Amino acid sequence: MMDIAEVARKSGIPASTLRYYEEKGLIQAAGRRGLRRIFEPDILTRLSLISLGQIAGFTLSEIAEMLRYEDKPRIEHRKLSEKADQLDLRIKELTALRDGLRHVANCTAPSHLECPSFRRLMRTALARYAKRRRTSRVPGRSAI
Amino acid sequence: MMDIAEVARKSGIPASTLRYYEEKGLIQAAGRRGLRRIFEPDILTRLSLISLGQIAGFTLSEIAEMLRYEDKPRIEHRKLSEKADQLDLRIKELTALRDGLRHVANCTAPSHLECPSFRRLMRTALARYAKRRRTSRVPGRSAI
DNA sequence: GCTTGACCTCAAGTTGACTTGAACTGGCAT
DNA sequence: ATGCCAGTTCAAGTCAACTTGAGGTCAAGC
Repeated sequence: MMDIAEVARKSGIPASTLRYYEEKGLIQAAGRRGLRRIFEPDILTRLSLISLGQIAGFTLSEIAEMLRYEDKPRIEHRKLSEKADQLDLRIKELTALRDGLRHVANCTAPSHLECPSFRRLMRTALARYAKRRRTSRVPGRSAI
Repeated sequence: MMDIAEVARKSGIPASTLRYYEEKGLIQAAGRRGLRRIFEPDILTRLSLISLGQIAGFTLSEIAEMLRYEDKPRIEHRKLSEKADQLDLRIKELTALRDGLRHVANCTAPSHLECPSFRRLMRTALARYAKRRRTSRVPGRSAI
């Protein structure tokens, strides 16, 4: 059994965030000692899952749904596959972008605007961005 | 010469955003006809550059600095290289993550928590996340 | 028994990138 | 000359994921 400070220390997640996660239903304290929350050790596994979900690009509420306490905390395979596919697309985009940036960084053309490969990159960028916008881009979730 | 609606249509960027960009110093109208802004055609190139910068993960103020109207609108090569390196790292992370997700999606172990490769992925995730947090994670910029 | 200080609650603030709404203007077609 | 309506301004709202601050509680050490 751990108090919030110990969980914070072991997980690297601030106590304020842990309280926030509890409020959002992402985690639960095993109980209270007076006012103070006490946590079981397996909270750390759950926090790992949450971090993993975040890195994978799920929102906290998606994660909360996946990790509901009521049902089995089983993760839906279809959703994971879907997210893997999205990641794959994103990786391809980022790879193209990285190559483009490197090219521009080393390109000695008088102006990038005249460099054909830069122009191509730019066109792609704009197209992608416009599309993303049309498909209702989630605010607060940036490109990188 | 185009009015704001035409720029919006051609660029895919809403008029409200264009006004916002102007307020932030990212773009300038060539002039006004009455109250109405009029834009030169090369605004579209500039908007492409802005979109490109956003996709690369620069903030609007970083982009504004890179595209200042006063100096030559030349982009600093060092910054681009830096960003390309960051992208490279990010790509490697996402690739690992994608593979992990795919594995879990297809893994038939009774619980992912017992799957060694999943546990390894989780450990990595938590470590990365904790580190990101320590190095003062920028709010509003998510992982994906 | 009293202080200390880690924990608590709840409301409000932060960040970046926009969007929305109300109230206003003015060029162009009738 | 008049009225439409796309354009304007400016303040305020939105979103996600937290953080911060003020004021309160209580277990443990002296």
